[in-house]
Amino acid sequence: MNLRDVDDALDVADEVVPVDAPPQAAIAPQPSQNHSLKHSLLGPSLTKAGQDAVDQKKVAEIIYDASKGSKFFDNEEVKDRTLTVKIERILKQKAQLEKLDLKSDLRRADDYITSLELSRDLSQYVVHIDCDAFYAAVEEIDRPELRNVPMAVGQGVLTTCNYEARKYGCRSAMAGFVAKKLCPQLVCLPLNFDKYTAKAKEVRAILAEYDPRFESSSIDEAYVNITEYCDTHHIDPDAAVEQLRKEVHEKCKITISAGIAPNAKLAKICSNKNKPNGQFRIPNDRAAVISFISALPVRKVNGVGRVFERELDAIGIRTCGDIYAQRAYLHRLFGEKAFQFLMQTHLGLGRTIVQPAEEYERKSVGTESTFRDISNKNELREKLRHTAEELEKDMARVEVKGRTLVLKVKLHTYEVFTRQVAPPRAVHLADDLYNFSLPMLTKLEKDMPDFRLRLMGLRCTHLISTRKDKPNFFRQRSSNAKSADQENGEWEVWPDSEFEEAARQERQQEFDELERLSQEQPDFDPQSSTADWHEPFGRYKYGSEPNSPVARAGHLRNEGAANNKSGAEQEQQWDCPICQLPQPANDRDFNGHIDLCLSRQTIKEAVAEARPDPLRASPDVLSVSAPGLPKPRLSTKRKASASTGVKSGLSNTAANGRKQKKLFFT
DNA sequence: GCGGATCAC
DNA sequence: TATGGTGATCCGC
Repeated sequence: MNLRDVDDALDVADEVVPVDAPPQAAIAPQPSQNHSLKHSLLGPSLTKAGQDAVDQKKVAEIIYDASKGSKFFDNEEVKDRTLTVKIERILKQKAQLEKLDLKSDLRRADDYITSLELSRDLSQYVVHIDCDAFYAAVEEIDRPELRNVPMAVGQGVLTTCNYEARKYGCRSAMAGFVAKKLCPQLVCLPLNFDKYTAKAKEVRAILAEYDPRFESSSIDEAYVNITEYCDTHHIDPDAAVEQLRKEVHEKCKITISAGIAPNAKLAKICSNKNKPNGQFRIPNDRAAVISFISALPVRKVNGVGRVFERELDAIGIRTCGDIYAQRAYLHRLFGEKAFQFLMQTHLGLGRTIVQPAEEYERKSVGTESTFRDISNKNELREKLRHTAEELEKDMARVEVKGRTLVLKVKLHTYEVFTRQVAPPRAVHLADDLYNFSLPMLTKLEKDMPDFRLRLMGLRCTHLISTRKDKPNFFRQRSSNAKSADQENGEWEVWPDSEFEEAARQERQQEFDELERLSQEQPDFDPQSSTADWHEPFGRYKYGSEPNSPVARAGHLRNEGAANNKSGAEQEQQWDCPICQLPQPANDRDFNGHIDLCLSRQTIKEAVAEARPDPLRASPDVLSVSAPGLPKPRLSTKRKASASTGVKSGLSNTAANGRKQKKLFFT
């Protein structure tokens, strides 16, 4: 189901919402019926995983009525209005662009497509595993009588619900009282993280049989590369995954859904295809990939949320196939990152690397909490104090200090503000956290006319390790983590710091020295002066690509790190993916070289030869092997795992001992 | 570098 | 009666 379908479903002879009204106008009462707002209120899980059995129109009306009049609702209306205005601006901008000569934009897009196509890797079998209604399923093991009644886990806000409850339109992230309106007999259970964690551990033990380097992306999701398993066991991917799912079902008593595809992005989409308790495969075949992706609504792709969906819809992009026709506009309308992301999405490309979550690096740690509205100054200080103490605990747990401190507040109106400060020294103790954030709070207090808060949070970024002892891989992990995600080994979203730190032991002294320096010079940046920041053990880093392959960022819409600037880059060289020759290791020069490389005659011929005939209905018939072109060199690690693409991920290739700028799609 | 916004789970 | 918490990253300034 795409946005259009939803709008059709919601079509009830509405008044038209004026698009040119300023956001502030939303404070005034709105027409009772508003397509996009209702769509928004339906929640994010609607279009990701289909809820086709439910009467969406009715559900939308109930949610709308239940929410109407609340401050939450008012704020949603403001956001909806703001987005409508923004989309108007995009449309105007596009109309302007249509008058211009976009030949160079078009060529740029086509050249990029060609370079992407040249690097396509179809050698891997990547599986995405997704446990069906995980928390609810675990609860049902202990209480089978709940299996056939609508049930949800989580009280204030539903964390998940079983399929029985979904028939009524209930879903995760929905407010409890709204869910009860949809389904009065809904049973709500409290969260029991220990139970889910234990079950997740059972499941991951099975995944490890198929791929010891599988990657958990959350407590109930994982990526497994079964290429090698299929090879050594002489089994095809479908059968291997059938077997894996059967094994999980029998041993763990829960069902899982799986997607099998040549890369992680497609696998993730596939796992939703036959949910629950099913699997779906896209063969490792370009034509199959293209035919699958072409008809796929963009909303199904990780990284396209409700906002981007509406923006794309406005310029005529609803499916991934629609992207191609708009390729000349994307860069100017949405920026470089979104352009690359959309081009890669259109071609069905994604990362083929699967690696343990431990190998990703934490960049911030924070805590926040919601409470009844508070405006009293002393009470607010108490809240800040409490928040600081909570953060100290968290920072002790992951053994870091922060060089930047961020205060977040949410007003009673649901408006969010953040303020940050760089204390003269790295901080982690509650006293420091409190003292350095208090001025930010008091200033906000002073500046805001009606400073009533419903939420307060503190976060530290620019982290510095405080670990002093020798790393020990077998050390007992701390068990007092606040959430299951942080508590458990291979399933956790974020690596335990000792794992990261183990890999950094050789930098410890350097760390200490840098920290000392940072305390003397607040602006000093350890990362920009550390010669070889990554991989003392030759491990790979592919930029920051944490839990989810497609960057979990609104505007990122891309995978991997954009700002993976290491000081090491300056002395390093990167290999050009086209000509294979080493190039200066900085983004500008490197990209410049790639442009040059791409514009060479051989490439031009390839482009001309491979470029789809614009008059043809299906533009996606690029020949993979362009004659006369060198094949991109692929890493042989884990069977040509590699990566290509044009994202600037930096990895340390142990073989040649120098940094290689890898191109990858992740 | 900062603050707002978006996205995922 | 009343709509979460944690973390990442992008964009515009």
